[in-house]
Amino acid sequence: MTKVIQVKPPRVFSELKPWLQDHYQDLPKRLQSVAVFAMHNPDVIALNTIASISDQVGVTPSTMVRFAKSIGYQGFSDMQIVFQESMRHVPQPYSERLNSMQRSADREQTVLSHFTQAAAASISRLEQNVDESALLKASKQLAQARMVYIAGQGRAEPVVAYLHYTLVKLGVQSVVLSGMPHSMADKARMLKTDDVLLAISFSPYTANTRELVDICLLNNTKVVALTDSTLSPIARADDFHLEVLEEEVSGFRGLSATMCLALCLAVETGRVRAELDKDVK
Amino acid sequence: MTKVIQVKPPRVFSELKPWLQDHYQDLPKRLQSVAVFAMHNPDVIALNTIASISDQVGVTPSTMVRFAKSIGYQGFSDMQIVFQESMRHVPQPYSERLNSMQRSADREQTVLSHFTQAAAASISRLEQNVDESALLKASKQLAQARMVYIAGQGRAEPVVAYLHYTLVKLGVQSVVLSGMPHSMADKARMLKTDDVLLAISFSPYTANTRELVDICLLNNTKVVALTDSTLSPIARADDFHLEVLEEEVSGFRGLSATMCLALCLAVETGRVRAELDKDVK
DNA sequence: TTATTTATGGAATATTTATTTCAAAAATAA
DNA sequence: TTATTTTTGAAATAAATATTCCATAAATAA
Repeated sequence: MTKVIQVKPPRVFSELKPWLQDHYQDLPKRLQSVAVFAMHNPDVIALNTIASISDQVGVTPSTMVRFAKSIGYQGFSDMQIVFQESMRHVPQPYSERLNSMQRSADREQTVLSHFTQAAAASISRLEQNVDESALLKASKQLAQARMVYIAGQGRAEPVVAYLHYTLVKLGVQSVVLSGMPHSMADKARMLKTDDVLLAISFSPYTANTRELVDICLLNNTKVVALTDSTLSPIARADDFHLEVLEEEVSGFRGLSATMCLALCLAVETGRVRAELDKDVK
Repeated sequence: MTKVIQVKPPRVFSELKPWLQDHYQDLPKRLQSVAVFAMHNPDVIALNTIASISDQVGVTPSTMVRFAKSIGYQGFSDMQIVFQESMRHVPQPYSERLNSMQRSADREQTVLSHFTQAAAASISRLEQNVDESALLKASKQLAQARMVYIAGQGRAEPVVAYLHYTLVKLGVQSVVLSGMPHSMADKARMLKTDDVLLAISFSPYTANTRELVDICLLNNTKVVALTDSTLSPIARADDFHLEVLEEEVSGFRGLSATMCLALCLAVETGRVRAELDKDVK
């Protein structure tokens, strides 16, 4: 029979680490090898098959299973889950992070904290992922426009309103297209070659905004797009598009990171515009 | 037979992303779903089984295999390797983290980082300072309303739009007052005793919103206020008001924390409303 | 409309992967 | 030393997972 049967094995990687430190000495030789390898290469444990891992460690698959069981896991696969979960958060805080936070914080979480966590995560990701040069190029494009036409519906509407408000305050001429009762074709006709369309659209992408962008692209009108995915139909490789993805909480996506990016875009546009105006004098 | 057979599928994740951008439009509907999901949740593709993933996407396992093959991979497993490899090196827990810190320290701050930091700080403060019970009381108030009238101008307008959008989606009846061309007194007259005014206002406080709140208070109409200071003229001790203060960057105030609070308020209202509706049955 | 192609889901199948078993090798105790 | 326990590897088995195939549905073209 097996020696030690742990009743409650560590369910998170951060607890597994000290456990191994404590019990390392008592483990048989081969299991010690596995322990050392696992602490040094957690990603391998998370991503490879038992055969591949045991090969790298220099033991047999059975030993891997025994190792897991000696800690108290049901088997190798059960242990592997802990390693996998530990990876999920590290690169980017996706939804799984929220789940684990929920679990760890014993229900005492306030209603608000779910949303602030998601917002903070979204903003952090925005900071890491945004293409700074795309932001600058987009700002330049907007700053050079004779008039900025802003379009967006549904969840994008607040963003439209905010961009419009801020751009106007900064002395950048802009109008909101969404509210007007014209057909998309009519709207597109309003845009002259030295105008720019600023389109905001999130999944599920509304047909109107999409159509508007399509027409503008056909007419060679410049388009700056703000969307939640490069796969969005309004994102085109040859245009200026900015991407921002909001973390969701039980199905709801906020606008915290989006608003942050919008402000940044507007302010930068205002700055470039001010420079241009100065040169003219 | 399958349509496009890619001879050389992207072997690294960073190449796969633009590939999907280019071909997204041409993909069948289900394959598009998979593409969007994969770009939004690369960790899930990397770590889960085909059954679990297809379940999350809402397609069949066959579709996952087809998706991989349409890109040119031998099958799902072949594609999964690319996702897994993209995770492997990303999580360098300590050494890499220090490096990136160092990098950001000596390199000049990006334009965006000023704003993300301000946003993050605002959200963090919101989490710490918000009166949870006030949030719950306000939600209850809104949920019980026959109709929610939302008012706010200027910088508050995006918040109005967002609250309106979200409340409607959640089945809470609401209308936006700001856009209407009536006098404040006329607007106030619209509100019956079982209605609630949801007023959003930030410094400098617009006279209109202030006036509206005053009239409603005189008429004993319930008011829920969202503002940036307890000193705000629309905040009254006997009413339900929520406070959120945005950090400013060279004179500009964002809306990240405000939007977070707005979403929270709306969702909580929707939740309470759903409970009330259930009880009625 | 009808014919033809393309896309999709479900089930059967093949493959991979983990687990168990058992005999033999080490290690330990008497 | 021998007896006993523990550890280990190899092969057999069980479980899971991915892939293929086919009938049908949907979309498109004639």
